[in-house]
Amino acid sequence: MASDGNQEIWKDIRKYVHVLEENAISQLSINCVILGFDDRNLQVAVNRVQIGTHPMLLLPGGYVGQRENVSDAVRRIVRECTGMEDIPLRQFDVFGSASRSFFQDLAGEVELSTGAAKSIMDWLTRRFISLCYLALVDFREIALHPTEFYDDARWIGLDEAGCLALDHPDMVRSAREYLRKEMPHAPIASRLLPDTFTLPDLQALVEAILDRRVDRPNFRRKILGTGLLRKVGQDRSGIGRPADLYSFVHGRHTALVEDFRFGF
Amino acid sequence: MASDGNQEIWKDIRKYVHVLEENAISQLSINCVILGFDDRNLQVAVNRVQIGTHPMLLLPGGYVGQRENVSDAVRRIVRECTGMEDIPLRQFDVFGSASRSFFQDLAGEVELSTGAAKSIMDWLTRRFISLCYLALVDFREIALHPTEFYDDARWIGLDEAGCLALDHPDMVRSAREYLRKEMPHAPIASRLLPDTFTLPDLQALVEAILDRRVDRPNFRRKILGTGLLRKVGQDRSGIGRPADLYSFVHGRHTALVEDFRFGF
DNA sequence: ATTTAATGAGTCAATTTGACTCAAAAATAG
DNA sequence: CTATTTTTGAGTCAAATTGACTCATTAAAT
Repeated sequence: MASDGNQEIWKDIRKYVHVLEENAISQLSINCVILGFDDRNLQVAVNRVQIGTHPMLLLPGGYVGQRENVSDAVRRIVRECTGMEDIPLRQFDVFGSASRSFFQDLAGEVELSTGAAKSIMDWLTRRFISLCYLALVDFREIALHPTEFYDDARWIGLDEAGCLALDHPDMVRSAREYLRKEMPHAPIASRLLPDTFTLPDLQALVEAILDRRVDRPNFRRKILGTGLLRKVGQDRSGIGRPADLYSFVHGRHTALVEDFRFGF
Repeated sequence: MASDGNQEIWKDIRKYVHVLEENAISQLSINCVILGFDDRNLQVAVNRVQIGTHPMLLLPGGYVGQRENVSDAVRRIVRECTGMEDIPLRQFDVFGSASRSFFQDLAGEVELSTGAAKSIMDWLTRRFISLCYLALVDFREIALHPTEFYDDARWIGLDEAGCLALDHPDMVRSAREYLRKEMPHAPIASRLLPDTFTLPDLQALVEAILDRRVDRPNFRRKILGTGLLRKVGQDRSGIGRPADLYSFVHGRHTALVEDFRFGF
């Protein structure tokens, strides 16, 4: 793809790299694990990019402007990908191996002769340290946008994240671990679920995060016992007995956090 | 202090900055919250440095070499300060405000005329992003070493960390929060306590981390019920009835992690 | 009408928790 | 030496929580 004449693309990339050289903090990148919950499975937002002959799947990412707060940079990156403002973000890891670079894993893919100027190669071969952030979004409210130079943006199942390029599968693993640890301390489910949801939905989410099955009657008793949920209707869409619809009672998170159990 | 002729110091600093310019990743720094436990209180290791007229207390920190893994850089920094190898480290936060620089909080302290060359001012005024790491050490095994250009290295109580310079008090706060959340998931007490310790010691540590009191008989029952501790003697040093000495039974951490309670 | 899938509700013994009291061991004061 | 104080180990008991269940209800499919 890149080998035959999309000079235009390389020209754009060169310009983009030039802007980055001028305005961005060198050797520092951001990557975001944007999680959603659909079809009772955790999903992660990825970008498809074709730099060599094979397409690659990558986590959304970007760079930090010299006059930009890191947190604002992350917000900007998430906004570009999801269109959403004000999504809570958590930094959960740093990837800083000395050998980390785009080119390390691209060797053989990029053909220098076609249009990759020196400035681009400099950028691609440079050692980068990546700050990893986690964002939880309501799947149904998000329409993923491909950002500049990405062919495509899509959701993939969290279990399929092993197919990502570079060390991004490790980032997803780390994010998953972080999410599990964060469960008792922060509102998580309320960010991943739509405004109204069924208890089986909530249970499936908790099971996905904990990566183990939970007894249904006991889960119901425990969750309803917290007083975090308010019944708001019925869901008559599925097969079988209709499930009750619930909403989170706003502002009761903090109390639960102290109780050292699920945090929603 | 800095105003009158310690040209030597400034010369050393200039050389140091030059080396950093050549070898270190630009605009990226490391800070370490090194925690110990003594006198039944959490302590944090700090460096005293005098750049202007007033002395400042700072968390141990440093920079990342171009060919150095970030994790190795942190290990190096902790080693320089504590003399200990192989201390487990956890990255827990990133401080990345666009206005972060040494000079921001030094304004008025540094007198340019005396010896602070342009290269040094460039370094001091540069916007830095800091990666924060947490290290837990056995207080009794550590003798703090002042690193290059630091007058002094010492322990201060965790509650006194508000007196640190720059945004380092915020780093300590964040570290404390991280520690609390990490309790159920990682061996913490076994890293902070000496090889043998009493149950009241362990309880005081847990209370310091949780920042609340715990019922003594119930704490004993719960901890001993886990089978994590092995009685190894008696402590006859204090007043009152002698306390039994315990050691952690090695290799039983992982099981406890699943039980979602204290992790030692 | 019957079966099946999916969900809400309830039971009950075992375990854990929270709030206690009591006993033991050593330093200290009289 | 004896009594008191301090500190720690051990035990009690009711209440709450948990884990493993069964049963009942509702709606779609046959």
